[in-house]
Amino acid sequence: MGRGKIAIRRIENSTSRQVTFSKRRKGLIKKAKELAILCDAEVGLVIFSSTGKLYEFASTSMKQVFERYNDLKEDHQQLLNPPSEVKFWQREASMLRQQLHNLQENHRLLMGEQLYGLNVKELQNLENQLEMSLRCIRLKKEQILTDEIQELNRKGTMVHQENVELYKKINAIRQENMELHKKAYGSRDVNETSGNAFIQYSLNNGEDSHIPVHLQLSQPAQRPSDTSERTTS
Amino acid sequence: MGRGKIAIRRIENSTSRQVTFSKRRKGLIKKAKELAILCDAEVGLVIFSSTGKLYEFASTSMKQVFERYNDLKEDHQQLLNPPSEVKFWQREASMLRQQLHNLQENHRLLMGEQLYGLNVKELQNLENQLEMSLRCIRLKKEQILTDEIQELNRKGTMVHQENVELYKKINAIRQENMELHKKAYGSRDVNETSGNAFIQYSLNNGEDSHIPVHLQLSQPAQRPSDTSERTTS
DNA sequence: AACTATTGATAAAC
DNA sequence: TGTTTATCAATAGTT
Repeated sequence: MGRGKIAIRRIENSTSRQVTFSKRRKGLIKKAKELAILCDAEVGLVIFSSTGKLYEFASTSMKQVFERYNDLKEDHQQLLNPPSEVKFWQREASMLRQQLHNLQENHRLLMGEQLYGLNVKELQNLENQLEMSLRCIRLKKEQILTDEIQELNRKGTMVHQENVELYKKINAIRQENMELHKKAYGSRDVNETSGNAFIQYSLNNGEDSHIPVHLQLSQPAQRPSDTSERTTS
Repeated sequence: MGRGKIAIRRIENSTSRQVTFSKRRKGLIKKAKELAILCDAEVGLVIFSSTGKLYEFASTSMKQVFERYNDLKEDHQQLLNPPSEVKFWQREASMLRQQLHNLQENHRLLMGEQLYGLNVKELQNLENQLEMSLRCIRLKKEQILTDEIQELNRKGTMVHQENVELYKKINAIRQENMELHKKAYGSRDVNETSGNAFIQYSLNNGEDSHIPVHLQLSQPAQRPSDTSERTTS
């Protein structure tokens, strides 16, 4: 239910993931409230963001919900039994530590460190993986740069077209001006000098239409609007 | 969002309330699941119907959600009264989880995934890192291969020298044999045929001493000992 | 954060 | 409860 449907899997883009989290969290809490009110239910909802921040809703109170939950699930009493709880968390920590360790190991390999235990085949696999990563990264980078270039081209073209239009208008007005001048004074030299000069300037600019755009592309820091504004003003 | 909109207040008709509860409960749990998956969040949802029936969803486990909740809200200590040891391990686990999360994020980048939020500068840094890693890995691989080649060369040379020695011995014995033959029978043809053939074979092998070694290097799977054993036996 | 095109959820009816 | 359909709500992508 949005501009397009999305697959239900972890959103890779972290910005968009956070935005979606905000929106959907709000929606979820709203619906939890509505269910509690409409259907006279007791609802408890706890949400931890991936950064560890806590959001919650409870139609009564979280404490009540937890207690009621624990009352119903009597097997959870053992959980409240301190010794086993300590064990549980120790196991949890141990498991996490192991995962962390494995990932660190892998990470080092990807960073090209600690390669001593590897055989040629393993090194080859690692090399292939890194080459694939590099391809992805370069593709992404190129795409960003290409997009930027296209955007600059578009802007440059737009600004240039605007310029062309402006020159046309100026010429038209000049022409009109000259006609008026002729009628008013009937002289020739005014016609020949300022009129010719103006048409040439306009044509010159028309022929060079692509040059400023390409110059801007090789220097992305310089905004095309800057130059065009200077030219037109 | 249905045939008509409804006010958010307790549905008086108990049948319709029951129906709505079923539908909305299903929807709420679905959305809770989606939030957890899409946004990498930990979600716990407890629903008691007005008749007291329990429905629940937890992205990890309700136990974990409760513990994490209580960990964050320390004023709830009285509720479960966890000994300090439990709290210690909970904090430990929480810290490890966070570290793991960060490392996973980094790992994805190194694998060329999840590049959407990055700008060109960040992509460039990543690219440089991966290139450096590749250099290290290729260096290591080359070193291993070089070592292997040297080792093979060494073995090849050794085996070949052994061969040369053996041929010398064989020739010596042959010579002795021939002398004995001469003394015993005084014939020529035996001397000329088998004696000449033998010396030639030996010389041939001596001149090509470097060739088999190099062949072995380009085919590391084939052990030099195999060929030499076949030759000598 | 605001906007809107689109999808998704669901109220009503069966 | 399941299915269908008309309608409203949520939200994905965009600005």
